[in-house]
Amino acid sequence: MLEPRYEHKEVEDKIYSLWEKSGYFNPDNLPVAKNAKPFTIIMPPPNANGSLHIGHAVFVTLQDILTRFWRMRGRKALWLPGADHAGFETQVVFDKKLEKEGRSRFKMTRDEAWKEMWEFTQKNKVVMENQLRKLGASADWSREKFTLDPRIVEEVQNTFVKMYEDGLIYRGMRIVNWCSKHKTALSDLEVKYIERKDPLYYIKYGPLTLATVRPETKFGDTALAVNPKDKRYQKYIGKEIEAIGLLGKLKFKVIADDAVDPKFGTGVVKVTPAHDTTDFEIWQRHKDEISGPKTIIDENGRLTRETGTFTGLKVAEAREKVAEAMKEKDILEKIEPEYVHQVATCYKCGTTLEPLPKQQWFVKMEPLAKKALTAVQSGKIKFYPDRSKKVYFHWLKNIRDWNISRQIVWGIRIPAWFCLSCDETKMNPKIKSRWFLVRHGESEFNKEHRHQGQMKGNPLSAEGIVQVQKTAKLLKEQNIDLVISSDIERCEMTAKIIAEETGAKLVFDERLREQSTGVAEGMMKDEFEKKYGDIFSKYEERIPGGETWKELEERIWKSFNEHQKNHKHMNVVIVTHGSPISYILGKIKNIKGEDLITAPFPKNAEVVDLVISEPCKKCGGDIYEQDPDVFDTWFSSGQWPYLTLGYPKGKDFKNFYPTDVMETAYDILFFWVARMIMFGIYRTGHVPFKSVYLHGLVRDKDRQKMSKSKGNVVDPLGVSEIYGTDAVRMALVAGNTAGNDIIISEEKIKGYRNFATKIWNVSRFILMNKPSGIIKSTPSAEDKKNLAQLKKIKTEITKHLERFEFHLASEKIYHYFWHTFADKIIEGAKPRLRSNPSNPLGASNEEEKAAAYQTLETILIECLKMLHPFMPFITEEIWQKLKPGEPLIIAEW
RNA sequence: GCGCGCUUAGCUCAGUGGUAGAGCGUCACAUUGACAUUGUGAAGGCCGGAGGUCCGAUCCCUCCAGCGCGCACCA
Repeated sequence: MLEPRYEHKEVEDKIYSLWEKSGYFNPDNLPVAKNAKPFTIIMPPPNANGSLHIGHAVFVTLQDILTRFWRMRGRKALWLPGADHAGFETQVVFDKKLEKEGRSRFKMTRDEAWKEMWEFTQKNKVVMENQLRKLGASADWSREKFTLDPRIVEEVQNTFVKMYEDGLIYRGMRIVNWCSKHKTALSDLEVKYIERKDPLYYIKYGPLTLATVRPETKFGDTALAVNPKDKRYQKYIGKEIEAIGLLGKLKFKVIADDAVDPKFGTGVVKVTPAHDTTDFEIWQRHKDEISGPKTIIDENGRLTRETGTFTGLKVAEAREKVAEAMKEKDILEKIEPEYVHQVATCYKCGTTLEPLPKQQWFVKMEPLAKKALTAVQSGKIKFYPDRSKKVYFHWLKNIRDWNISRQIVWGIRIPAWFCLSCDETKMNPKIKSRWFLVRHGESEFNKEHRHQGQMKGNPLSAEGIVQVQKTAKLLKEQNIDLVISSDIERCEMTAKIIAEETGAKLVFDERLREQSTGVAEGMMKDEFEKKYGDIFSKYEERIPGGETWKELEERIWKSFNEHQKNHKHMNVVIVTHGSPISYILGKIKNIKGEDLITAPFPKNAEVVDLVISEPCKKCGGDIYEQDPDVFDTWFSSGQWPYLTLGYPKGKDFKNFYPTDVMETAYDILFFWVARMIMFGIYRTGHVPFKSVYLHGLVRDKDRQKMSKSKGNVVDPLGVSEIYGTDAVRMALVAGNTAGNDIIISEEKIKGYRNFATKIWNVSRFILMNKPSGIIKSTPSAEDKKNLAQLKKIKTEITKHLERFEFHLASEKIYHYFWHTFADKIIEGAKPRLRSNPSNPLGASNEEEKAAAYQTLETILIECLKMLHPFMPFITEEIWQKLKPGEPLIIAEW
């Protein structure tokens, strides 16, 4: 007998652990023939940076339906779960978390940030896995993967190296989409264009006038361009014109290029190769005529020293000030105040992106795209809905090279090293020894923003000691032989902690001291600046009582070279100060004079990790540094289907690849699906999956996208708690067609909760009427008709599921169960079950009752099977009462 | 600008070359029954507009409108 009510809260966990204990989520344990056909779905790995939202519940439902359906049909069903480290996304979440705590990633060392993010994602991962279980996911947890599992990382890097060797990956200086808040480049897909109204400025360049929305980039102009066919400007092409600039007279060559639209503005454009993609391309076409990128905006979105009085201004401020200055000089002809245009912004934070020239890694897309196109055109991969093919084709046909370098910490490190002296690239160099340049931890003076120089009485702060201890722990794993340190207190303390932790020998070298800064020592930084100005940016100028930069450079370089020669085969830590580290690196890179001063400066307790390897073929240098960048997350998740199956040698790869279905949301068609197809074909020679099913985005009943700020998010776990997981799953399937958005409301879920109650009560009623003992029975004509109808319904539902028509299948079984089975068949059987003595059929009452029962039970059993993929918990619970023993999960469909 | 969708009952959506369906909502009635988390029934739609193909169009084609989305270097 069943309880009077279905209590999902008591049932769901119990049933899930029954399944887990059965082992049937693992295809190896299924009671099927050895040669049974596999059915494989790789789960789109949720980002390990938060909890599951309703969109995840959609994929869980759909993929679980497929997995359960095909498992019941006798296939070796594998649904392989995983989690994604989600590089940039996670780092953004992490940044926000830090911000709330009053901290910043940009003040942390790389290793420190990495460690915290690792712990953060590991925690989230566990939460997520349990949420997936709550939603009923019948995934094989024994095969679960994380994108940062060592073997996955290794294989991702192998792909990179292979592609590099095959000429599919190159490193180059290109204009990238730079987010000055997150300080990283983004791929073209991560750019969100928004419409904005800005003033359009008409600027006079000598005899010509041109229109621009970005007057502040004027300082980076290297030419003017017109359309070659533009009659108005024929006489200027190839000539140099003189113009009045804000910083004096300028000379620009006028070139002709097709990229210029004669109908826009005045038909003349300024060419700013460093800060505009089109202009960069124009320059590349006219390299021998005009000069190249002149960077006037830095990574913080501020104007550089090239811009005179505008130095340090943010782009937006600079724009207004430059316009004002131009007005004063009478070179601003007019302003169109409300010019509407598209502005590139960061899809995560909305910051206006700066086009900046950067050395980055790119994937050459055309050859990959071509094959990915053919695979779908030839029908090797089918799309559901079919129309999404068109979108896919359109993208592939217009594809541009993919920037895969990210200037963030959280991700898979690019396995490329650069010869420090000539920048030559080497993949996975043979490591002879390692040199770690370590800056001292935070000192008391650092904390107080004082110049410290060589001043005494300036030990590490409490925070500084903690920083150094963390660094020392990391260095311990590196088999350090020797620590060489500056003898200034803050370094001495740092070196002692490191030497103790690593057990390495410790020596001091006074040549590794910080620059002696004379009168500056002990002074507050802003106070000093007021008094002495920017004396620190002069290479050969002497601060009273101190050393010049030049003198520091010579002393440091001599020391470093000597230690290099003497300890070549040792793993060495050099503990020194900010400027010395910056200078050592700068010197190796052949940076000269004043430019050395602006070379990157390490943070407190930061480690610069240098590798000593075979001498470079190009310049003979043997010091290498690994590219600090990490891969775009999609570079690793794009390889997910074969990586999760243990490519290249894994048994699973042989058995389960290519997979059957890739089920995911349509908004990551380009980000993910297209790239999986490209990578799959490239590395394995086969498509990664045979079908792509794309579901829509979940919206509320007013068609609004769900977002936290709107307050209309439906928490799948929350509503499951209230109405039961089965009800939520049904609500997510019904009316959910491929490629279209899904509308969900609490009322809809409630409706399916009612359905669950119906299922429960129907089962309860039937079990209540179970005859005691075995009674021979013959089905009546009515029974036969009903059973025949059942068979027909089942065939239809099977077909629907085979065709990915989840909504039709779910609605059909819902309808049949409630309005045919419950309302008609059971109602019709009631008189027979009551053993009416005046039964005209002539059968004995008991026999008649048994026949009626038998039919109802048969229909119930079949209905439970058909409902199971959609509503796994309640059906299994009833099944256990009806047929104790083998679980419903492997009942034959 | 190019491309892809959508437009069907009050709401949310299915659907088919033979002049329409579901859920929710509304209304009426019933019901101490396995189930009020129920049942029976009703009202409600020139299937966005205009043309075309066809014996016949909500469905196929063309154009138009509104909405949504994607792509795009227009300074």
